Amino acid sequence: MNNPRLCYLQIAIDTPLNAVFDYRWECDPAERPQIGQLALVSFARREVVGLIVGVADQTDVPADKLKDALAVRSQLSPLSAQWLALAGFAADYYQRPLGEVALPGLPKNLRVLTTVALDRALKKLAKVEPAHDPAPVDMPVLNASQQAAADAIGGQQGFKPTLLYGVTGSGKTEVYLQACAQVLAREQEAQILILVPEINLTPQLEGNIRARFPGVMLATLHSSLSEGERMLHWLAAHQGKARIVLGTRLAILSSLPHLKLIIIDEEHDPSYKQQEGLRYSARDLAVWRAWQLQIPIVLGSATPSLESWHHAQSGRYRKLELRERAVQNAVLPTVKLVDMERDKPSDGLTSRLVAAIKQRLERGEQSLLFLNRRGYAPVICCESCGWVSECTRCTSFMVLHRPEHRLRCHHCSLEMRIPRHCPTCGNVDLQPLGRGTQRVEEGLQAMFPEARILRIDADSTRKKGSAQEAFDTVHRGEVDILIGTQMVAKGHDFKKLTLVGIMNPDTALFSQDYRASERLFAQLMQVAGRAGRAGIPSEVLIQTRYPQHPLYGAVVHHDYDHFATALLEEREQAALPPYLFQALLRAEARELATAIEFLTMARDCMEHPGITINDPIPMTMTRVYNVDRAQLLVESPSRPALQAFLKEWMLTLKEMKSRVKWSLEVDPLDI
DNA sequence: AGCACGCCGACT
DNA sequence: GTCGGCGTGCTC
Repeated sequence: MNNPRLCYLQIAIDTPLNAVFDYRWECDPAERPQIGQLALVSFARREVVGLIVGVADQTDVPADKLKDALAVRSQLSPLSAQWLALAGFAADYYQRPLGEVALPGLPKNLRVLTTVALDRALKKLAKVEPAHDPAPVDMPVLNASQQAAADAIGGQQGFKPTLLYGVTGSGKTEVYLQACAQVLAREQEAQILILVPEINLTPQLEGNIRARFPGVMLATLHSSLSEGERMLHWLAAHQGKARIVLGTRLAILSSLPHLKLIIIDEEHDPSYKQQEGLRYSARDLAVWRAWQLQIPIVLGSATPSLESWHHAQSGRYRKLELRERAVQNAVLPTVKLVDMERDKPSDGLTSRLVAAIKQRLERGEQSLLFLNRRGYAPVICCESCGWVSECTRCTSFMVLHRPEHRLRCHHCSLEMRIPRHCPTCGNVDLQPLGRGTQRVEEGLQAMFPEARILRIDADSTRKKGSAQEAFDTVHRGEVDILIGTQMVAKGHDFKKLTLVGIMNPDTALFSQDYRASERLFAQLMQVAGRAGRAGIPSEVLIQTRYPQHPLYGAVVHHDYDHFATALLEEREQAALPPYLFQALLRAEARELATAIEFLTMARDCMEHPGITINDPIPMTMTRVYNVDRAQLLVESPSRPALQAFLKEWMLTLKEMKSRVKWSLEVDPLDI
């Protein structure tokens, strides 16, 4: 029986099952659903939205199992074959089913049962008549190297990644904007994707783009949008109305039918790597996307990732360099090391740093103290019996938060009152050990009672909008001394800031993680770059016990070139990434032995020529929230060999139906 | 992953 | 006698 009205939709669904599911659909043959459209189906006793990846006249699925699809979202134009190929590549590369990659990347409102949100957004967008006048306004005159870089990028055709290497403040943003202007002017419908690490840290960029391109529609895509905005912006990109899309890593999976240029700012930033669920690297996917479309891509950084640096050295990427700061008269801050062995700190501050802060106070300039540890003290201990405030659920310490009078685990958020006396011996003298931002704040306030001190960390900015408010206070000049964690290191130009003190960076020097020094360098350069933005001479003081360490030497001389090249040589000799490709199999269980047992079995369950599988080991932080975790590192000098192995390995492991919870991460950053 | 079906302990 | 623990089995 041949019913011409009947067809079978092959639908990818957000489920860990590695399969596509067929559904019956009856319609006029001329109006068959298209690949790339969304459809509502009943799946395992619930209704979900899936993605049509094929339309066929027949199916192998027995008739008694087949169901009818419930609806096709025909108002929405299909996702392009190129977008599907991107999702397909990501699914393959990260060893996940297509549905788990493609669907969570879409706005939630596209994946709900009703279409009211979609219809509303479509209606709203239909009214928007974008001016589509790509002419930029108020573009500043670039210096020679900026102009050369902008022209090289803007005038480029075809795929050849550009590493835009330029110190903080060298004006990379202006290069991006000029290159954008050229592409927008040249190509009628061109869309440009700009990725930034965290959008709330670069609010100026959005304003900048809007001001420079008043006739061009800009859409932002990041996690703090409301669902309504997310839908609207995603659709604007999908329909080609938004010519510039500015977003965080999640924007790499947005639909951009006329994509002509990709820009990745601060390409080395670890936040381009998603750390849960599908653990993709937005930077790597962006490079693939540019290759797929044969379009230019710019990777910008003052401290490029060693992966990108390696590609630049080997000639796979073109390296463009910006050597001087772009602002008139602005010079790089002077970086000095303060030897903590000679200048013994009190309250964590060496006398040299205290003197420098004092000087800034007298001149009415701002100081920034950088300490990557929030709370008052990372642990409290009993001096008589040696008890320390360990978390009962994690392999970690309970951090003292003095303002709240509580101990808190930063991993499982377990909280308790500060014990009045030692839980094991009853001693009342419990001492805070080490110091976090709260303690530094307290010490400084005692030292400089007149100074206006502001602490910015995850604790002080819990409330929505309070981070922005805090930064505004600094910008208005209402703060003399700013104390902060990671949060203050990125993005912000503090015009009156002329001193950066880095309190205790040494721990990263001797970390087991071979990426720690690369990260430390980037972080130091980045936080150092907060100073001297407005042309006032500034200095950076790094407190250290190891002033001879080559990493600090390189920071002092602002010399990433030699540092990176030396690190790369070390990596090559030690056979580490980027000369080696890795994947990590993780397992978790109530008992560590169960996890290790599973991993041992996984290690031994398959032949693996050309692939090194290490022994299972407990993770550094073994227990989190009462679950023990272990991991197995898999390595190969050949990416295709690793990929081929992983594919087969995943099939084998899934067939075992172990009760142990496990997951695979390709190209892990933290090992 | 969800979600249901299914067979054994402490409670209104 | 039920409510509910999570073992295992399936999803076109």
